[in-house]
Amino acid sequence: MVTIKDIAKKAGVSVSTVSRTLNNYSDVSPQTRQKVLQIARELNYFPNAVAKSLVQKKTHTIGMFFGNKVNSGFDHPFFLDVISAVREVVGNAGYDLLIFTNKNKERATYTTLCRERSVDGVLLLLTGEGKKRTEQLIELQESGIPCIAIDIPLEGRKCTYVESDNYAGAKLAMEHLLSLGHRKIAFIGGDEISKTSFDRLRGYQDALMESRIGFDPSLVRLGYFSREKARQAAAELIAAQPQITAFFAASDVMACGVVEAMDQHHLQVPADVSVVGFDDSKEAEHCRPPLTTVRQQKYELGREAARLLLAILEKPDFRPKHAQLPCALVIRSSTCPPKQP
Amino acid sequence: MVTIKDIAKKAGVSVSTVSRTLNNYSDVSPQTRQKVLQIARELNYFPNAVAKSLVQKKTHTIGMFFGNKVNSGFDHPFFLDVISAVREVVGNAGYDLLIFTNKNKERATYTTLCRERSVDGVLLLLTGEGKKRTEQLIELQESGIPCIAIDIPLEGRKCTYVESDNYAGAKLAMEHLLSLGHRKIAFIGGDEISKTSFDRLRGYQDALMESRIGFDPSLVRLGYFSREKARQAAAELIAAQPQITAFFAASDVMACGVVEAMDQHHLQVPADVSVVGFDDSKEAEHCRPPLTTVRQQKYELGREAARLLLAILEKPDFRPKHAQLPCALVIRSSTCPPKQP
DNA sequence: CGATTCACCAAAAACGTTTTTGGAGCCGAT
DNA sequence: ATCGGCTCCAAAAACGTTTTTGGTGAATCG
Repeated sequence: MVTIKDIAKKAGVSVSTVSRTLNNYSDVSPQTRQKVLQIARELNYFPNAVAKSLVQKKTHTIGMFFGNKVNSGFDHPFFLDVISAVREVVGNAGYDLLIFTNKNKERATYTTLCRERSVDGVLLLLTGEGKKRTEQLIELQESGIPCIAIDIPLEGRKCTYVESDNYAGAKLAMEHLLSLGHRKIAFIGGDEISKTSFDRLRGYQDALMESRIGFDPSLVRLGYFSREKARQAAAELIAAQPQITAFFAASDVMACGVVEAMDQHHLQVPADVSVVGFDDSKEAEHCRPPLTTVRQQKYELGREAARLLLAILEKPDFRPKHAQLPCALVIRSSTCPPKQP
Repeated sequence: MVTIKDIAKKAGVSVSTVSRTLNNYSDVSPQTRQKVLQIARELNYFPNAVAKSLVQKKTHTIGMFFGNKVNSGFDHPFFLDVISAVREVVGNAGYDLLIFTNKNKERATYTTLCRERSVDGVLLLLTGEGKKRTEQLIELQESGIPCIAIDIPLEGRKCTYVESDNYAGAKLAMEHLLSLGHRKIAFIGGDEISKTSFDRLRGYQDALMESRIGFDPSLVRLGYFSREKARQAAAELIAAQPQITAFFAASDVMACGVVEAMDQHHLQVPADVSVVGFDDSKEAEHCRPPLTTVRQQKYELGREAARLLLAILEKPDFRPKHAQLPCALVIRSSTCPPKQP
């Protein structure tokens, strides 16, 4: 490995001079600059980023955490969009991406891992994890490490989150169903803990209240973002209350589960039962029938997250404010007016 | 940041002693070990990986390069499977993943980027890039940096590649079509340069020769792994030679293009024309009709790549040998016997 | 002409570790 | 008693940079 010392020796100058020329500082004459630059090129020199990081305390690296389900942790429905967006904006700003995967650290937390690796900032895209993580999230939030989460409400001095306007999105879906004439609309929710789930449920609820139909808790079940669990929940609901004419599921994979349940009950979608999903993921497009759903701007979510992070990093007194992106209704073939009885 | 020095001071020992206890060396008495360990915990100490890397010349980091098409470089059809697999095996072995995204380095090559960052090894998953890259690949191959490529034939002291057995896979597809009774089978190839494309073409060719039908170059067009280009090529072929009863496309996205072309020519798939793809990607499953295709073991490809890399890293005299994984035919609804004229 | 500034550079400290070197103290064997 | 070999530890070197400090000689200013 050719170092700054080798250049210094060959050029007959000190290492500090080499460093200053290589970093385009003043305080070095054109002649020596020339010579040093030429020798650096001859020796095919490139700086050692590790050494540089050690003294500068800046690694030009953005850390990322993803969920860690066994056998594949990259299964978040937004993974591809988010990482593509992040790569784009972070790359243009001169950063690389460090994906935390090392599993040989038992006692590690998000915070200690970030500190160990000295990442400049960190992005979180987690799937629904247990309660154990919440302590870790709080620790991270208070650590002072620049941090942006997606869909998880963190807020601190150097820390915030981005999400879709899930409440408004859910209302869009409900307004669509209501305007088609549906009155008995079931809801397959996510879980009990995530803000995402909570907001979508609120949207469902409020839309019903505002339309003067009223909210009926017996029409609500949780599907835990799982196709199978949603299928089961929908099967139970439709068996218990055959008057249901529409389902609104809080994710597309769950909506697919609902469609499956209807199939098994020999009900046609949308002729007998309408179904609306959420996310506009690939599943929505490829489902039979293609799903009417609420589109989230997944790529923009990632882009906004990355931009916020960079702002925190590069503007010393930037006060991060959480961002909410609008959703849009995408009408496909899984919804139509209810049959007249 | 709490350092080894702080611990040393508080414990009344030297930094070297702290280092030795923290790294479980011998040469330290049970009493001092106790004390140091306790103080380390009290101070909430964790080692600085950057400093460690500098002296040990080992970063416990695996670099990854992906294609860099504008606006999304993670569009390789195997991206998700490969990165999931890599994460799994590399993470269990105690490594993190560095994804090179920094675009502020004009003169950089794969090799210099790896050296700058001091990654321990590197994985390549590139989409078809121009010729300019080949020099860079050769440089990397000869650099001595541990390196595994996917689908690109690199071989060196610390460097090799993994791929599917594309030749055998293509033959599987052809044997299927031939056994159904097809005789006039067109081929939509990839490009002129990649080994992948070449091997699949050979498989197509040899299958025809062995069946004594013979190879007819006028039945071959390139689609450059693009749906649109493949659609166009197929349209031209079927217009020029309406006797064609089947298409074999060297990728699923291209096969989708072929199906589209048939649609536009008012030909039914598979009733009028059979279509076979390659890869078994999502597109194959979701195409109308679902595609008969040749499955690649995408996850295993990534796993094998990661395993090979780790072997190079951890066994000093491991001589890497390139790996070839078998393909399997997946029969869906895009193939059937040809109409009897 | 003396004092001040300026352009240029070398030397050394610093970053937080690991690794090497060497040495003090003790025990047992000669 | 002396030597050799332990066990335990401190001191210092090393990793490859950047940054701080300080200094020399020449030019400028009063």
